[in-house]
Amino acid sequence: MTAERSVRLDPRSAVPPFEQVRGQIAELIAAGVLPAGDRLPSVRQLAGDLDLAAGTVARAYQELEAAGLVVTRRGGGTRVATTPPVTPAARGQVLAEYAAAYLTAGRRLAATDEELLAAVQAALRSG
Amino acid sequence: MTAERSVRLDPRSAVPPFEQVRGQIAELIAAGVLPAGDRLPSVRQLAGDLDLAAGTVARAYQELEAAGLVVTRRGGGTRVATTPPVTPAARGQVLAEYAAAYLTAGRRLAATDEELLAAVQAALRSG
DNA sequence: TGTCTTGTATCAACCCCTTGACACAAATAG
DNA sequence: CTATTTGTGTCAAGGGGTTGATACAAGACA
Repeated sequence: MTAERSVRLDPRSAVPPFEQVRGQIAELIAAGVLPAGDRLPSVRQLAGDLDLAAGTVARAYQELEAAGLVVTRRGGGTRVATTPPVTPAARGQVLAEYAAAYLTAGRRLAATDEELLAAVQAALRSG
Repeated sequence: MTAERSVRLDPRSAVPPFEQVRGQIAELIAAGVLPAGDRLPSVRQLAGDLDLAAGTVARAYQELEAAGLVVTRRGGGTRVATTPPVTPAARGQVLAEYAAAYLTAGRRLAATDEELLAAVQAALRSG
């Protein structure tokens, strides 16, 4: 399951756990990394992996369903919605949002375009 | 004052306001955008600008002082510490962290190096 | 000196997040 | 059908963040 492998909590983050889970899965779906029909780990399973209470993961799943990204059935688990939800957020758009966020943060440091680009290239080489 | 112009709250963020303020100012300092000796806006001033309670901004300032990034004096205001704190985080390192964070997020979407770079270039052109 | 500014401290009140436990409903697997 | 799995609902408890008001302490300023 891609979700188990990909969801990682940042314990130092001020973002509440349920929101980290929700956000990461939402992006995995929007980007097409989690294909329609794919089953997410069970609430208890993911909660155990991330060391969270089941209710916390359940809340993340509920918000994902409310957003139309996911369909849940008791006993049947939670699966990625077949209808690529209204979300016009294709993978490229998600990536574009990430890039834009990077630019916003970098420009707050008064970085030039060249510096911003060079920093990414350097990170690509080292990571 | 650079701080007034640069600190922007994201009301949709799950990150608590005091932490957004603290983090943004910390990065402005670490990156050298706010030079040593520069005076930050007063607690009440910044609180007014950001539509926060004075105590919320005060907490951000307190944590900045605890981190050695800032020196406060009652009646005298809050200024960027002259001693570039232990922080080895030069501007380039902060930028590198941003770039690394971008790569981490992008790779979660299974983006290739080329895509990651292209997305930044596209964002530079459009923004 | 006296006044203004600024940071700090405290308070009660409110809301949100998390936990851990338990029970329940519905689908699946045998 | 039965047992298991899975999502949901509830609950009390505790911790954190925010507000708004008030009061105080200490430097700046005239």
